[in-house]
Amino acid sequence: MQQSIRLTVDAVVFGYEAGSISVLLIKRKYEPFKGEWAIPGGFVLNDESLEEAVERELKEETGIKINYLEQLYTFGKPKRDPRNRVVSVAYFGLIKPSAFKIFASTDAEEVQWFKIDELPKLSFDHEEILNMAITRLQSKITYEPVGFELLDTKFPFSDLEKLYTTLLGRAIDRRNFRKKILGLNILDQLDEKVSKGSGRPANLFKFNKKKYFKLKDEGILFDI
Amino acid sequence: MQQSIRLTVDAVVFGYEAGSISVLLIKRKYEPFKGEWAIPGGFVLNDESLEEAVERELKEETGIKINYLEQLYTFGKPKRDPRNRVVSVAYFGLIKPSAFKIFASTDAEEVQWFKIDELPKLSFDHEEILNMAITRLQSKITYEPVGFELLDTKFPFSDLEKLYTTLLGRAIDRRNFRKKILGLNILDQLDEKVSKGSGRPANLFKFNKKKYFKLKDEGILFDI
DNA sequence: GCAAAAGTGTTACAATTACACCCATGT
DNA sequence: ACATGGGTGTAATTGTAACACTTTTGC
Repeated sequence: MQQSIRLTVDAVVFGYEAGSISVLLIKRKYEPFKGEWAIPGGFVLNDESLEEAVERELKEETGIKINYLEQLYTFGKPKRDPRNRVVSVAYFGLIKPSAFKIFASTDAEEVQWFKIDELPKLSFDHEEILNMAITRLQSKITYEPVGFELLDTKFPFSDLEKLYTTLLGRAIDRRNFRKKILGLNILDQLDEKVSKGSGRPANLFKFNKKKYFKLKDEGILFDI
Repeated sequence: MQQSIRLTVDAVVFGYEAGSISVLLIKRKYEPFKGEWAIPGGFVLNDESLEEAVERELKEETGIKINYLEQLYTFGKPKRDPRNRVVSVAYFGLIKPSAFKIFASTDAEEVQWFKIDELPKLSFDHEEILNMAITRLQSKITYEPVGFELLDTKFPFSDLEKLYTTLLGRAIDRRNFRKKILGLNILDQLDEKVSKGSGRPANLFKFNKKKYFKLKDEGILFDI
């Protein structure tokens, strides 16, 4: 019997705003699961790579262009799509929500950011995919400096600290955290301050990728 | 245009014997790359899961039944197979070579263990897959006790030590290593000794999965 | 009795944790 | 002057790394 498996890519895209981690979801315009929420994604075309497919689908369905993207896992249980055999290569992306205006089109009737503790019911096995992505994000930020992908280019140190507190789900010691991160010397301190209305204005910092890669080449690892 | 992508699974299977890490390869019986060496694998059937597909292909082509198996990565560049568009979900497996007699059949003309520093030229993008698997194995043994999957059920401590020395590619301090592993209390010391011809006979140990999972549940991590 | 591998403790050093007060600004 | 968040150092504890001799067996 001729193989008749169809291949899709799906992307779990995380954003961070106002102290919460959110995921970008679409409301499906077509069957199956018409009208229900799902992770954005779609079929891979014959002549495009998997990464090209994810980027294209994200652009089409939600309007965003992703900066940080990595493969998460491939889901292939025979019955995960009720109609046909569909295998999905799931990706994991990080963006700064403030940098994009999301809008629905093609297969999406609506696009929306959902806080990860206020998720709607999801189509297919997308809840499983999302849970795996959350776990991956939580462990990833401890050994690679991916947190910066979620923050503005210039950020006060407290934003980074809050991001880690939120993602790890526990308090962290401010002094020790600051000592550790600044001690790595992968942040540039800017001659710029920002005030949040009340309290002492905070210095702005910028993640320095060059310095980070140099450290990495020397075998010094990021580790929180 | 109708999607015409075919899906395969491939498995990088590692074994450890006589102080060397080896990989199981097959010599291809059919085109493309007929007569060349490749990672075992093949097309996923319509009604089987990806894991079932890998296990079936391994059994068919090499005769082995795998114990430890995890998904590695999905490779999907448009031209990775010169004839058709083929996307491959690669897996990563560990076995004790002594436990199986390998034999070629179906798509394989020959099966053979190759030491990872004496590899032949490989078909498709299998060299890339294999390199990723080696990297994964090296990092994996530092944070999960997968090394035991490569050793006999009962083993002298020095075997474990040699395995780590080999995999990490550097000397490790015998005393500190022993202290650390035994300190975790995930090994059972048996009332049995084994002699390697010369020198003092060694005590045999056994990995205790229950104890390990209990520790893991308590949040205590394996970490070398 | 000697060659060969197994087994074992202590000390120095590095990293991590715990912890509390002053500073700069807006109102 | 007070409320709010930003910024900072030190000491105790813990974990890691370095290091060499004794024991048990086979020949």
